[in-house]
Amino acid sequence: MHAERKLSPEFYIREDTAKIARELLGKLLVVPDEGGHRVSGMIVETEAYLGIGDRAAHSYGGRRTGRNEIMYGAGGQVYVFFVYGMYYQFNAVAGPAEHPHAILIRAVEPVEGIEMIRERRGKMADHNLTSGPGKLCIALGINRSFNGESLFGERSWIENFRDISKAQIAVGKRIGIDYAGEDAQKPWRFWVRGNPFVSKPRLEISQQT
DNA sequence: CATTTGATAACG
DNA sequence: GTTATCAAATGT
Repeated sequence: MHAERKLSPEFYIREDTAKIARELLGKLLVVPDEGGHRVSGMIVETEAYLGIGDRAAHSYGGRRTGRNEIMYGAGGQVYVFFVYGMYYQFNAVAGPAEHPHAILIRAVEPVEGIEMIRERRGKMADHNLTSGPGKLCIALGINRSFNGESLFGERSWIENFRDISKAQIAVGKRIGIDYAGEDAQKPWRFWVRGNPFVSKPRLEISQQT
């Protein structure tokens, strides 16, 4: 395998999780299928979850359970969990060990293996194939068994692909976390402005300075 | 806007 | 061990 384009551990093991989330835009999420063929999508939407002090994070207040244990590991691992009784969410663990931050990949734009993606998603308009965290897991064949996998292995990884200019990046509030109180207002959702694969058009928070 | 079911937390 | 509450969403 040629792994040169894979992001290095240093990319994930940094303190500024929001920055990592922003930099993941334009990168390629690759999950080979059973036959070893590349199925991939460009990341167009992410959300940062900043650990202990973030009411919306599973690790808020230092909560540590069998489910979120992975978040306490070093950055560069896959954290997959099940929600709403039917959907998976794909996250990349960020930061050093005992620093339970993670970045939720909310949407990708199909790049390779589109036929496979269409097959998995059924008859679906193209812009609906991967425009949401649950959808992209189905499309890329991600399931519970990916939890705890390394992003430097052969099951799934993220590699360099496009550069997204700062002007193309939109910032806003995270989605589906109304219970998080003030933290629900934090500008920790990032997406590529105008990209049709972003899960939902939402209000942008004008970036300070 | 109703739906869905596994994971958690709070019990006993 | 049992029970109650809730969840990083989706499809209609």
